[in-house]
Amino acid sequence: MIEKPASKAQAITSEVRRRIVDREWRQGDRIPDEAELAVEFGVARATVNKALQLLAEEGLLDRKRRAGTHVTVNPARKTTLTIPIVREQVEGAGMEYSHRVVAQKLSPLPADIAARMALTEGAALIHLRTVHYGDSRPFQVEDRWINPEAAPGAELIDFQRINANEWLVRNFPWLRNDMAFSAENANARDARLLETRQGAALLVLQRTTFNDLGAITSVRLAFHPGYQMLATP
Amino acid sequence: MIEKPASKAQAITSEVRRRIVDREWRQGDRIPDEAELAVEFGVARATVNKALQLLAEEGLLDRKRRAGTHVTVNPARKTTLTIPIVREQVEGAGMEYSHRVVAQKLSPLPADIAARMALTEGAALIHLRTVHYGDSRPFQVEDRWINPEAAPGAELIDFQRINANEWLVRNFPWLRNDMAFSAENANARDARLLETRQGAALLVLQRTTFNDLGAITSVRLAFHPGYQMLATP
DNA sequence: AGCGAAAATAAGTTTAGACATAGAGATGAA
DNA sequence: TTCATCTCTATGTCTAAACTTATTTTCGCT
Repeated sequence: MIEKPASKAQAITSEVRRRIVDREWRQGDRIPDEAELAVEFGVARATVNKALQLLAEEGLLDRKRRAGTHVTVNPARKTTLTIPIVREQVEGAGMEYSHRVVAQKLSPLPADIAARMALTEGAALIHLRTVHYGDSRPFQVEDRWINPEAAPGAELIDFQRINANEWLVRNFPWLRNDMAFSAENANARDARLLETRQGAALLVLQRTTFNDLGAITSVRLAFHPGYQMLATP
Repeated sequence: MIEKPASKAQAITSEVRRRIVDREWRQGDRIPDEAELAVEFGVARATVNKALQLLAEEGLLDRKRRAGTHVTVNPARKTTLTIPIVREQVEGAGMEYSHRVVAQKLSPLPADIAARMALTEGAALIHLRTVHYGDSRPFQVEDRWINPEAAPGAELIDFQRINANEWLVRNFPWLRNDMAFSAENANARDARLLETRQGAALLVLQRTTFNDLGAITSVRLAFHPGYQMLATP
């Protein structure tokens, strides 16, 4: 069953990828230039350009003006990770979603979070601690700081009723975000909220988002033990 | 200091992004169609198309034929993760890279890895265990299975001399890869190889790559405790 | 040989115009 | 009403041609 190429550009991407995978074009080789390929495939140069740019973004090709297009020697591969909305993630797994706000109050910003958000230590931010459940089993604990300067109106929201992430994402699109994955041993609070043992290895996602007014929010998401985050192929 | 837009399409992407972030165009709103924007910005429609496609890939816009372009309501945001070559990562941090192959032999494939690689349990694959060091401190332990069917020649390589990942990446470009992040408590072997305590939380990256001959390799990379994987902004 | 200026080249971008196609909305039959 | 069909529109894609720009190569001068 051969899948039909969605477009000429797609077909060319596939064919070029095939030539690389089948080692007709080896790592480091210079491949024919756009004009030649356009003739070979019987399309306009712009179409070849689009196809090759795709592969360059993927990291399979290196392109430089005048120097031509080369097959990347040491492809440091890129993958796109989709950070799903918790609710959609839980419901997508066929479970019923619910969440519980453990704490919501104005608190002075601790130094480490302040650094991440590029704000001054001790500033008054909204501090939220939430547990997200799938079928009443803890799925994720969320520890979030919200900057009311960049997200006006946040003081007035009852996040027990509206999921903080969804409210923010709907009302304050961001320009830039920092993100880091790490593994942490569950501390006493994590363990209690996730109903697991202290010391269990947790996948932790730390994320800070910014708009033109500065940092909007910084959040630490700790997933239940055994959770796997899959990269979209 | 205003940064100059690299191209007209870039400039349009920025401007549209600004309008979304500044909430001139709200979540769910339908934005003017390509033809109108082309007139507004004084460019060809193809240029607007390119700009909006970029934002659609980013997840900020939803585009449908006939229905027009809408600002995404619940943007499930995407980030690109660059999986670096260990050596480059270590050297990029200003440390000296070295690696040690702890074991290299043909072994029968265990069931869990067989499932990941879509191969039959018990098949004879090359099994490698390697520790990667930065300035002689353990950086990462690698547990790898290589399929000689998809990567012919692998049986003959001495991976003490050549880093397995680099050899594979240079010689067997892949078509598809599965990738998953998780957190695991260090087992006895992890602890010994990483020179840490048993039970320490480790960030684990599990990756399997395929070419047209099937699975090339499946690898479990366990990073030293405290390691953070950053998403490129 | 060494160096700097000039020429050449391959990719990058844009344009106007054309046709394709998904899919929302209108229309009409049952 | 409900369902199937038609129509129309906004996006998707492609083309040929032109111009731009980074970089390499060449060439001429010292």
